Amino acid sequence: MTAAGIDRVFKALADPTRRRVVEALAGGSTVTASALAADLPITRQGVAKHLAALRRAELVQAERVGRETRYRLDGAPLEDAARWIATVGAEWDERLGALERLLDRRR
Amino acid sequence: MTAAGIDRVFKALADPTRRRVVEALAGGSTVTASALAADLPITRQGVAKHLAALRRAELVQAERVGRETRYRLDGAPLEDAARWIATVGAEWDERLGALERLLDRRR
DNA sequence: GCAAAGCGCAACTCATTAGTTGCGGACTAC
DNA sequence: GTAGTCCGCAACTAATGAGTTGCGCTTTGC
Repeated sequence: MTAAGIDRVFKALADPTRRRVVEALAGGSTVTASALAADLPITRQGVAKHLAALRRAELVQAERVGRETRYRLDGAPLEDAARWIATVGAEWDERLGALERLLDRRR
Repeated sequence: MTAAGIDRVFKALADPTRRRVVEALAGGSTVTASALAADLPITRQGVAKHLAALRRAELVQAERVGRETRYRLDGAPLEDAARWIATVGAEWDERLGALERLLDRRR
């Protein structure tokens, strides 16, 4: 993944609201911006902005169905973030070295 | 780790300059703010601010030696970030599920 | 056909943050 | 002891980002 891509992923995960959105989508279900807004202390448009940031990081995919837009998690970029952490952490500690080897095996 | 702690870690990693600093420290060596600034396109005070953010996230430790301050990486919080990614990603894909089991084994 | 639901776009405010300059204090070397 | 080196603190600017309101478009249901 490009450096700019990793940057977008980490920036996307830096916001607690966006992490909550990612957690809500982790089960594989699809959800609309309005439904998310019902569970969050911000407006639908606020949620829409966060979803746009997650889309830029390619962490969510959007699908228009009738009058609603369903968002789905794409966890693939998470692996890139995990690999960055593993690479950096491997030199610091052997625990994260095991993590790195695991990710390398799957590459 | 606390939710606020994870937030600080992800926020710390969200900046490309800070990631470069973390990478520079990954080998285990200690480094001063001035030395880092020599390799970065920003001033020493700019670097100092980034190091302060990394300290807040407990990703670096500072030690004053004479007139210089040596910074050292503490990779432990990286594992918390990796665990968040693994937990979320595990429900999305089995690859990241393996990552989660690895981290759980080490807990 | 019409009301309501759901969305997207645009403009705006407010807070945060990356980066700068300027300065003064502490340590080192000669 | 003086010059040079390193650092920390403070004030400032500029840019980014989170969140809001307002509005108009499309789709659904009756």
